Amino acid sequence: MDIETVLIADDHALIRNGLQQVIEQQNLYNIIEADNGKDALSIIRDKEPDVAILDIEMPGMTGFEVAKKVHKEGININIIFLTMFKDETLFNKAMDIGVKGYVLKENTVSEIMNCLKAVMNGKYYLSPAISDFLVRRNTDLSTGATDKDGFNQLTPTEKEVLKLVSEMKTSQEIASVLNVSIKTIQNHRNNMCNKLDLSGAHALLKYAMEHSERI
Amino acid sequence: MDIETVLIADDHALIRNGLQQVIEQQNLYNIIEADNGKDALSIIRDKEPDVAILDIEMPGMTGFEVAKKVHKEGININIIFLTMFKDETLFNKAMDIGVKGYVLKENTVSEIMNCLKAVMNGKYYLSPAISDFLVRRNTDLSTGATDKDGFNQLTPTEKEVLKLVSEMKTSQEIASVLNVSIKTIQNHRNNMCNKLDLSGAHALLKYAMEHSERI
DNA sequence: AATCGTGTAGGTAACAGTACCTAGATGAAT
DNA sequence: ATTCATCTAGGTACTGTTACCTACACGATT
Repeated sequence: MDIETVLIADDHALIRNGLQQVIEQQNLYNIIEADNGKDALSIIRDKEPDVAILDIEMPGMTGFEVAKKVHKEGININIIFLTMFKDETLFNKAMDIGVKGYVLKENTVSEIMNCLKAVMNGKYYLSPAISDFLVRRNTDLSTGATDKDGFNQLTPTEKEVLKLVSEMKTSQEIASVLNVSIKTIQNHRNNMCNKLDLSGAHALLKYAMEHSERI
Repeated sequence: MDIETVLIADDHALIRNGLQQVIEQQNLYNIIEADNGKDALSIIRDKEPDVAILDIEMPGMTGFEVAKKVHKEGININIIFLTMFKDETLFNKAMDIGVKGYVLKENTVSEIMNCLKAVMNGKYYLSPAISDFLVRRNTDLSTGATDKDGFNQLTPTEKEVLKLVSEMKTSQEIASVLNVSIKTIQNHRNNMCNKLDLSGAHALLKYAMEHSERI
């Protein structure tokens, strides 16, 4: 049997290092690393590894975008998503583009090895935390309870604005940083207030600072 | 020389594993791990490790909260923050509570070892990516020159108002709490801005939150 | 082809905070 | 007793945020 090649793409050296150590112990895999989405895509095109472990949250090109392009180009590769967040929408989209594994970074290392082995054997592997989460979401939806976590309703741009709000920047300052009109920022703020069901003078700022670790 | 003890607190097993591997290679350190903030705090209180590497983003009790408690209790320990985000406000607060190292997860593993060694030798170590924050902070302090002095210039009533300001209360709300006119509160805010040499939209609120532990 | 989500931008009104004034009451210190 | 700091309160102008709108462009989905 040939030695399989695994691509590890993550912008955090610590994660790459941890994964590499664990996978190499098996002496079953050849490892390539990438610290951003663009390099990962190039490597997948050129070297055609058997498996790609992609971090979703990478600057520039996300792991999700890489997977989408790979899927469109019809490249035959098993993709495992590695992510910090339990995002249902993202998970569903991942399934749509043929992602085989979906593991949360909070999971144990052995679970990631299990995922790798399962995917190598042509199976799907999902973090138990994901399935729990999905079940919970589904029951929430069936009981009619609406989104408890409005934070996930925010669009990427809105999160970007929220981050700058949490740094106490004024709308004018944020507009300058992002090179858009102050009206655009004011609209983003207002839309976020509606999504998060906030009202009052500095409710959004308060929310932004209370959730700053997630932004 | 004794073998130093290092606590690694991170909710992601992958990160803990990666760090542990790298640090153990040196054969210089004894390692304890924790996967949440509460356990980390207990371990720091009971086993008094020499260094604690704390992930800021942990569920339940964040690394930041752990550090704040440790600082308040006067426990003698070197703290290194490990975080994903370049947040200036958080960084400034970290410096205020005596954190010795501040490393981004996007940095290389060797840099984390450099940080550990530097902190062991009583030095500070900051990720190059956040050094510009430090520069800004120093210039702020040198040009401001009234940071600590200005705070002591505040009268008791002003401090009381500042405390309520730091809780994001509006002038109207503060006026209601203290049973005075909103104009009085507005004057207090304005007088404080003058004493502290603050200007701008939310300068006082920013100041109040950054110094909330002193109020 | 039509729809939808998203980002963009503008208008208007109301409310909150900042900036800079004046000024009376009170109590402590010289 | 007079000065002084402090707390109190009001006026006015300006800036910033919230709360409503409308509207267009663009890409993705259907």
